[in-house]
Amino acid sequence: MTVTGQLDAIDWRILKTLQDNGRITNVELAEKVGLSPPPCLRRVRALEEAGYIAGYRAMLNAEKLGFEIMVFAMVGLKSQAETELSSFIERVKAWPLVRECYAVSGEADFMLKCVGANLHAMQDFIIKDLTAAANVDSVKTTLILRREKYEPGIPIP
Amino acid sequence: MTVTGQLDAIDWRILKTLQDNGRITNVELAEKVGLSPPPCLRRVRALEEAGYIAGYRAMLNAEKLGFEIMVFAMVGLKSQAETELSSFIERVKAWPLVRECYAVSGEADFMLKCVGANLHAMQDFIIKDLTAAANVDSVKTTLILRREKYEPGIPIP
DNA sequence: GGACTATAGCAATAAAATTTCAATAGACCA
DNA sequence: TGGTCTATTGAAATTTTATTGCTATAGTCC
Repeated sequence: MTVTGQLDAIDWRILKTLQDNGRITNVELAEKVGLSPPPCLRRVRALEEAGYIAGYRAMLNAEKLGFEIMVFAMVGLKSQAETELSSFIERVKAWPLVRECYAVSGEADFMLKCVGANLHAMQDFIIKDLTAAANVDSVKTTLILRREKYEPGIPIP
Repeated sequence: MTVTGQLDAIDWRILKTLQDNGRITNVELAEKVGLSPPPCLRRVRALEEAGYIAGYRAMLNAEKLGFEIMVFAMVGLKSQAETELSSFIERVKAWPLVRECYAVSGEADFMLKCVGANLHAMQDFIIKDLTAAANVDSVKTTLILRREKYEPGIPIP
């Protein structure tokens, strides 16, 4: 990354490579993108510090680890006032089953992706926590039957 | 991980830590989970080889990188015959804007998470590619206004 | 054309990963 | 209960990688 903050072709190759393999060694990465290791590492650090790279995560096999249920939950609130929104979001952040939450346009106010060990745990959460939460008007869930593609992130050419 | 394939408390700590920080050094990881580096690394390798860890990814800042639009698309197909399903899934895998695809229960057949540079690119994709694709009956999109929580993966206690 | 700046890469050093191997703890059986 | 076997640990040594310091170079701007 240049000092001006503009990304060049090498930066994009670095980002694409790291999005695909977050644990590649700097030596390999450097080779892939056509640099020697030191400038390559400097670019990675610069990309991290500038916030282009937000972090690194291991992708775990949910099924193998005993998390068999995933659902999308579309949530409508009774009030969309600032305070009410914030307090709902805070609650969402505290629920471990909710892995992702998006404010959306359309019929619902929020779209939640939830992961749980089994149907019982998920129903428990939806009925006792989500539906029962203050200000929640409607909850419409969509059960995920199978994951067909999973390439989270951005489509770098 | 033991030879029996059962995960013990240390394995779970390893998984949880790596899900949170996929680029932690083995030295740090070992310290966190209460092992010396060699057995810690052996466990990580075993977890990788057994498929509990599917990979590592850098999380990129989509907005900063110029990807400003995310939508959920619920897709209904005309035919759910085996062959038709497969060919739709193959098409989905080839579309770079589609980052995630799930077969779901309910009104739609698939839920797609799509990421694009701007509204125009997204509309182009939805109209010219997705809606126009063979066997696609209905497409209902939900625009993501804001991401409120993003902790992809599983809720390890 | 000369000075300046940004960035590359070599070389050296520090740190981490990885291998090897001996020791230990627990399970199982006589 | 004692002995054997197995799984796993951790210390030490080695290899590989990350990181730093510095010089060289290419491109830019007067």
